[in-house]
Amino acid sequence: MASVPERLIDAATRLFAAKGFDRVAVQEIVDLAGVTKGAMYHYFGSKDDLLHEIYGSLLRMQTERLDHFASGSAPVAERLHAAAVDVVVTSVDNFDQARVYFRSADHLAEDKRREMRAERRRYHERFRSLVEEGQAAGVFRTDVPADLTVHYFFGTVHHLGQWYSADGPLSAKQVGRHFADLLLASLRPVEGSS
Amino acid sequence: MASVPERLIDAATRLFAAKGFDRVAVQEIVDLAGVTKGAMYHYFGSKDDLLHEIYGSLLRMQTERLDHFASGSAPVAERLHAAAVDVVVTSVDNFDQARVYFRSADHLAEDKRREMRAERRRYHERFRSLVEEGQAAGVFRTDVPADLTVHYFFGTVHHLGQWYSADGPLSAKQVGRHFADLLLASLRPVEGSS
Amino acid sequence: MASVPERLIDAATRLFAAKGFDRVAVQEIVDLAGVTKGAMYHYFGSKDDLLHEIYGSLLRMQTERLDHFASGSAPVAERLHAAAVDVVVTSVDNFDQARVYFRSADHLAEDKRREMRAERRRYHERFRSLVEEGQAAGVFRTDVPADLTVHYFFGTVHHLGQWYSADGPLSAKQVGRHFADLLLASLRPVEGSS
Amino acid sequence: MASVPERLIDAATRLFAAKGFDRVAVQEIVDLAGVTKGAMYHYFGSKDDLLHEIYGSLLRMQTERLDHFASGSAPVAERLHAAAVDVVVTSVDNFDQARVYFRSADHLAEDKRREMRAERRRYHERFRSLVEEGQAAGVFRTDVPADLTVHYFFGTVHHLGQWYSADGPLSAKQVGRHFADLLLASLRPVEGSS
DNA sequence: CATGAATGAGTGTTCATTCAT
DNA sequence: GATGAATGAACACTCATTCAT
Repeated sequence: MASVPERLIDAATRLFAAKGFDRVAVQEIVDLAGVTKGAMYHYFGSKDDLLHEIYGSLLRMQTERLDHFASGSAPVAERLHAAAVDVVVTSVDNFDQARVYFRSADHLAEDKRREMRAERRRYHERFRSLVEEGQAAGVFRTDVPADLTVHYFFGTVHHLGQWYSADGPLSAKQVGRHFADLLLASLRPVEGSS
Repeated sequence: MASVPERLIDAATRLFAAKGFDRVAVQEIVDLAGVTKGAMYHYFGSKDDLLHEIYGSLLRMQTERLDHFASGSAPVAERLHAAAVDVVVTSVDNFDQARVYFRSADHLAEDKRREMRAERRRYHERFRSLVEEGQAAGVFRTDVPADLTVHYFFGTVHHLGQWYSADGPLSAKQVGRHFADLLLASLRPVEGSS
Repeated sequence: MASVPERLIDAATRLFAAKGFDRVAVQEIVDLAGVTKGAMYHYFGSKDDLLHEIYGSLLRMQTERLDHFASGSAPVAERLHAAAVDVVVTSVDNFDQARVYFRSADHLAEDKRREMRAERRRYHERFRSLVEEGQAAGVFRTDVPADLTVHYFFGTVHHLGQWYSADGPLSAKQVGRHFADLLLASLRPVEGSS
Repeated sequence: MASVPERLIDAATRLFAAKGFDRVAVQEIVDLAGVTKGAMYHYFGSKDDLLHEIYGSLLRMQTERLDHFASGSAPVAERLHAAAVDVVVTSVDNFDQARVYFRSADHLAEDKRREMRAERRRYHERFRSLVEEGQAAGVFRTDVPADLTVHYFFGTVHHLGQWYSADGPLSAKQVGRHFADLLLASLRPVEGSS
């Protein structure tokens, strides 16, 4: 059986994903984890801490993977495509974590929110630099700010939790590929512009 | 001075947008609106009702506008482009309403949630039929399901509330145009495929 | 159609009987009566007033009838029997009123409660004097205080509302006769005592 | 000092008896018990639960005692007499509990009300079977349905709370004996009937 | 390490009553 | 006579957190 902190994180992830942070009582979490409240407060300083932990671990993982994909030697379009597919796939593979991440970001206390925002900005900037690299290389259009393109794509990823279902017709990888295809297609230089 | 129900809706919209439904006390709403709790419950059956009202009015407005844009006589690509710009612009023009809409949809009680979901599905389907029309006309690619394209774009729109600021460098219309450009570009038929 | 005050009394009687005074909102009463709150407060000073009215009218009616039965010229046992039957029958005929009377007596405000208690005491004493008359005449036992006999019998009557149903096998008159029979039987002088 | 749940039950019993369930605020109960609301809700799921507990414990006790008295080997008239005295005495000994029982039965939530009604029916039926036993043995009259006799007597017992006072001239046992005497006298076979 | 009793501030909601119209 | 918007105090209940054991 998993350790107490792990069981707590798992329980919290499931519940936060299903009902949203504010709708989950600490009592529910410890009940689902099969421990007592005292135990929870032994390992975690607060309910916020649980959210922070869940929130951070996915973000860290995706940042690492983005770094990996971005730093390859393939052409930039291929690297961006691979990174785009990957963020969709890992978001689906960790669906509950991702849903928590997508819907409960604002519920963190001020200090932790700042920390998370910084982390997210790093992720955003890493992604953006890939787009800018492509623009500099002349393979991506330049008439749309790279920044906006990143927001454009990440809205899509964030929205996954509101409609994607593993029972649906498409696998995570298929969805990821389609989205990456759409992204890359939208970045093709516009004909007739310099 | 606006009527009591209007003041309540305004206050609730501002607060729900800023802090999320669950973080706003009814007392805060009535204080901001300058009325008493009793007055609020005279006009609205519950806190949920306020959310439902806010939620519904933007959705109805956007549905009407989408119908208007979709039913024009211009080429389908132009109609889709105009509709895409419009949904961004109206989301920004009613930024607080949109933020409420984007982040608090799941907080409605079961019956109202069903109602809203049906309304949202209608909107989604109307948008999708535009994409399908373009696919049938041969001007949009067919290798990505129309459904997925709609999710793709609406994620983007939903995400606006998380980063857009009126104080930033781009106007709502500029952002809308860029996003519509990206959408249309991503839908161009793929070279070398039938 | 009945007058507004009558409709209000009827509605209040039905609702108080069914749910108890404290569980009925003034709004429910006026809705059932088909009038507005303002109208109610025009005719009645308070919700308490409605209860007082309902409460009092049955008590006055039963007091009058008791006076009538008690003051006849028949033997005292017959008069007591008739009075006992009558209080059962009128309680059943005005079942809702009686239930209000039985269960909501304590909910009156202090001044009206005193008034009602005085009225009830008069009723009680009138009944008791019948018993005492029989005791003096040697037809009723004297080893049980008349007072206690009256409490004994009125508990029975008050309790009607908790089990009697018009759909049951016995008519009000049948129940009344059985109860009066039991009362009279219990009052027969004990053999071997003076 | 008594345990927290005990103190809460005691306080609730006193207050419910004095003012009726709906007129007692949870805050009053916890104040009287010297604990906080949180503590109350730690031990009892709701205000209803308190009522249920109070209500049930007297009923259980009286049911047990009735079983004891009914199952003796004395003549049925003596057993019924003893049971009748006992229910009066225990109702007076637990006067507050009994008053709660008598006046607030209808305030329970649906599920608990059903449960209590079943328990009360068992009690009623146990008592009735004593009457029927006497009828079968030829010592009690048969012209009045046993069922009705039970309602007759229990109305009397329920009514105790509305007039009995320990400061009055009669002890509980004296009242019980008088009432039992009246009951037994009323059950004597009618002269001249078979 | 872990318990679970206890806290206390806060929640959404109800409702008898008033009063300007 | 009658309306219904508005009041404001009260209500039952929740919950993250603490702490003696």
